[in-house]
Amino acid sequence: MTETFVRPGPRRRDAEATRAAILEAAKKQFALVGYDCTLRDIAGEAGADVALVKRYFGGKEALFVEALKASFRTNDLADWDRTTFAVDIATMLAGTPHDDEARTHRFQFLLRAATSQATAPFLNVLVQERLLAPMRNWLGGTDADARARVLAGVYIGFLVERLIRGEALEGREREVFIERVSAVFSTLIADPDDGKS
Amino acid sequence: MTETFVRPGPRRRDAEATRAAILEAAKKQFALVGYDCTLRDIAGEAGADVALVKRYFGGKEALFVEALKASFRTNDLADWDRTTFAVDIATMLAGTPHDDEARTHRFQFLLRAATSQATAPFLNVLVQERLLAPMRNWLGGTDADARARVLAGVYIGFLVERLIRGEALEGREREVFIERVSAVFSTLIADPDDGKS
DNA sequence: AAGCTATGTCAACGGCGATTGACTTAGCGT
DNA sequence: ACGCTAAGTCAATCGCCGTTGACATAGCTT
Repeated sequence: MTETFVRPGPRRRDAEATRAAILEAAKKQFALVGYDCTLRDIAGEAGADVALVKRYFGGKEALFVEALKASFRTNDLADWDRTTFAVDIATMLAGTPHDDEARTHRFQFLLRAATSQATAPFLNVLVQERLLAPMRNWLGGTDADARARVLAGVYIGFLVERLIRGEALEGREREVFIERVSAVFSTLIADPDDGKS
Repeated sequence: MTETFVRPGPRRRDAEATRAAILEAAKKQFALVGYDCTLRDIAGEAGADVALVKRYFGGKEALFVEALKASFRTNDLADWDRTTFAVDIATMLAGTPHDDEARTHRFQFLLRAATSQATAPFLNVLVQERLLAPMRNWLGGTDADARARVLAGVYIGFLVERLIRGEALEGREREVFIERVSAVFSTLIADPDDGKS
């Protein structure tokens, strides 16, 4: 057993890993609790000390921005299937936020940032690059820009609705919901010029 | 001039008016800044003293709940015209949040409450009563419940989109946006069973 | 006019959390 | 083996904010 385990006990003397752990904890806490979570909680969850937050990130606000950026790295729509997209999304939206923790965390993060004057302008750019641009490419066709806006808006709206609702839809209400929501999405992703001369 | 002006100088010795002023300031601050605004700011804006917040509302949390309730009293869809509804909404959504401060404040309040674990369950009830129920009545027709949910989700989504966008759409992008958004709303408010035997 | 009460003002307290700097020590280079 | 540096720990500080109780006074009642 000369093999060195990377994490046998509490991680010590590994700046990179510590920094990463703090960032990960920050992403989670900022999403779940909001900006007014304590650095002590974040550091605690990361198994680090508060002072290290300052050393590695400079301060709370800088950590927030960094965590916000990091939360947008994943690009989940890349592998969406065009043929089942509408129904898949609608079904997901009929469920609960808990079925989908990772996305929900990122989304709450986005909402918090969107409703904070300090981060809103910054978020605008981020949404452009990380959400609208990929969507525009994925959509293709004419006026892809404007259509991406519409699609993004509707998508966000249903995520909020699901968040507020808190629980899954059931029975006939669920069926009707899925049917109509998928109809909306189907319309939105269709190229309006398809079939024209 | 025996006429008594209600507010000649700083309002004094009028409990009701003071309470109302504090509540009004709270609605604004909670919406703009979030729960972590200071009571001193709220009181300051209301021209009152912090201690009065305790006297009239009991504490910060109680004030928050009261302000949240009060922010949901207005029911703006009551007098929407069914024939122009879709285009009116779409046009409004193509503009900026600043064109529409009152609605924007209420909406930001909703978002904040939705992203806070403490208030989310409470908000759920409120949204049911103040948003979904009126929408359901206004919509009418079959499956009005599920259709109201869908309409609410889409509506919320576009409000978020506008919030993030921050500026008005212009030129061709604006036209396409209004056209497609109003199409979505038109579909949503239509009774699916209309025209059936 | 006197006095009572509701209304408003003020200052202090207590806790909390971000920040900061001094201290400890692991891990590596020499 | 020795020490230097970077990584981690600890405790103190400072400011902020909600809360609280003591105090001042306007305005009504009698």
